[in-house]
Amino acid sequence: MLLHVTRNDEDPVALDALDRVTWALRRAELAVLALKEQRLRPLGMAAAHYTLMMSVHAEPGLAGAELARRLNVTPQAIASLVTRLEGRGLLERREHPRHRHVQELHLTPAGREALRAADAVIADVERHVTDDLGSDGTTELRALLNRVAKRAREA
Amino acid sequence: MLLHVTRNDEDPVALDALDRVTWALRRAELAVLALKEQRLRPLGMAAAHYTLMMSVHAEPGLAGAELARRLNVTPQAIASLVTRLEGRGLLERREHPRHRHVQELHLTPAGREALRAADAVIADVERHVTDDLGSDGTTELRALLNRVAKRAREA
DNA sequence: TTCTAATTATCAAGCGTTTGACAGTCGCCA
DNA sequence: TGGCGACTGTCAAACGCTTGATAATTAGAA
Repeated sequence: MLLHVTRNDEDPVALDALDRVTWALRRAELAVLALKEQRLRPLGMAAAHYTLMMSVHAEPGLAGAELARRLNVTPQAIASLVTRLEGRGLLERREHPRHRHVQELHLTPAGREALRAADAVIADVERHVTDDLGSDGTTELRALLNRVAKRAREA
Repeated sequence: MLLHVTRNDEDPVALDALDRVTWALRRAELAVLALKEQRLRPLGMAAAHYTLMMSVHAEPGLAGAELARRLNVTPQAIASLVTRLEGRGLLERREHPRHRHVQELHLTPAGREALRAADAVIADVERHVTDDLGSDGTTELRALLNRVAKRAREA
């Protein structure tokens, strides 16, 4: 009986759940992502396109499967995006020199130009946010976020 | 001619794009979300379910449309989740006292119990992350994230 | 060499979400 | 009292991603 009482002892779920850091993290990411999508829309580009192209730009010749791992999505999702971007002439698939079955991903000149325009928008969003934080706050925030990511990944 | 040169002047897209704060924000959120999903899976609950139920718990009687706005999704997405959770007996729709067409959302006792179990998991993840940051780092991070969210939302 | 294991890419099906459109309901104001 | 506007909830279709399964190709071991 005593056990039953303690069990049902009006133990409401903590309401401070929305004060948690991971909740604030979600809210911030959602807000930033929404802003990026909004600013990218006039360029006819989605945030996912920008992310993919920037990744390919940083590491030319990347394979689809490897790219999928880095972006935390499935290879099919990558293939879908690549097919679309290839259709627009922004991206191209080349045959891997050693592995004939593998295809390297490269940006076309048009793709580089589109990426440049998109990156200007993203850089502007970044500036808008960091302006409010100041130089110290920005570096502090980046360091804290990196620690969070590392900690969560090695859990 | 000079203009043309400056235009094509090998102006590669900045490679420090992955050093940006908003990039670190994305990585951190992705890692934390993945960890939450992984820990929540054994309970048969997705992160979206937890988020919805916690929102309803914090503000009982919330309408679907209002909930959709807070979570940055469409009303249909909410309706889909609600229907499922209602089918499991965790959530119930009640008729709004004044607006007959509107339906209030409330947790059932079973829903409260499921939420309690899920929240224990989430709180554990939160603890795992904040342990590494320390008390000061945690409050600092939360403050910075809230400023970022506010800044991005009022852009 | 031959065979196994690992990796890549792709196809088909299912699920969840968004987009677009529509009907029901209430508040407000002429 | 009647009508306009805003909001809520729902249906249908399209889109994007995931899951599951299969074929192609290469590296390494027996």
